[in-house]
Amino acid sequence: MESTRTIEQLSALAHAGRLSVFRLLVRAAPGGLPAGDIARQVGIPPNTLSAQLTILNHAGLVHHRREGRSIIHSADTGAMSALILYLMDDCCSGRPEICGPVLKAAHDAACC
Amino acid sequence: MESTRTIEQLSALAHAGRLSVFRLLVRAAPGGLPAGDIARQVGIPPNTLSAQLTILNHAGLVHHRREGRSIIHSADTGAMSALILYLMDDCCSGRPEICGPVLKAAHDAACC
DNA sequence: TCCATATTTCACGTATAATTGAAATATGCC
DNA sequence: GGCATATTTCAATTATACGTGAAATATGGA
Repeated sequence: MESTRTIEQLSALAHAGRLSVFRLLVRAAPGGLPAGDIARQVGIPPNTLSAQLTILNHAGLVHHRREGRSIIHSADTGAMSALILYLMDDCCSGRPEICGPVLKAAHDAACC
Repeated sequence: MESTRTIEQLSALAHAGRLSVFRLLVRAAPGGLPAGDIARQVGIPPNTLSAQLTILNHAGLVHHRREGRSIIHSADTGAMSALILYLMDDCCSGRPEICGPVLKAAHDAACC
């Protein structure tokens, strides 16, 4: 049970700016976006954004690669699945009243 | 999209002590546990625990009621479902590669 | 009423996180 | 090489979170 990583990920997402950035990157998955575009779309100064991306990256939720002059940041969708699954497993251990409604709602939604 | 509450909840869970407390209370749901028992089981001093329970309570993840001399704290399983569902909905919008694996793993597990 | 138990609240010190101007680094193009 | 663009790193400040001793509150029982 590596809860350190989980806490790091929850903590990374528990910030209005970073959650916006992450949501944007999920929508842009799997390609990702250059830092400048993210900064412009979310409305954060470049150096502030850089610090926030470092935190998301260190938590394993975002990766980056250089492409020409830009650095492209992209969401790690697998890490996000794993985080959600950890929360569900954690909560489901003997407690189906939590994950039951989640599965039901997910089925009703068109997403899967 | 009430992201303030979501951030508050993620933030409340993004702390080793509080996550332990919450997990304990989920296992003890729906009855809950008196503060003293929680403090003993998690190994936190009573006043520190009280502060952490206040944070979980303010985030809507834990409720409490008085019962005799004790105050019984209990996890709000519905709030936890809603949080997980928000994360999935948020991520699933156009991105089934996140919620797909979650649903699959949840089905394979015995929990639901 | 007085006391013991259960828990919280307060006040304060310390630690960690967030933000940002300025400087540094990396790349591509001329 | 020299310059513009894209982004990060550094250094310093400010804000927020954390933990805890001591005091306060609430309850039940003698």
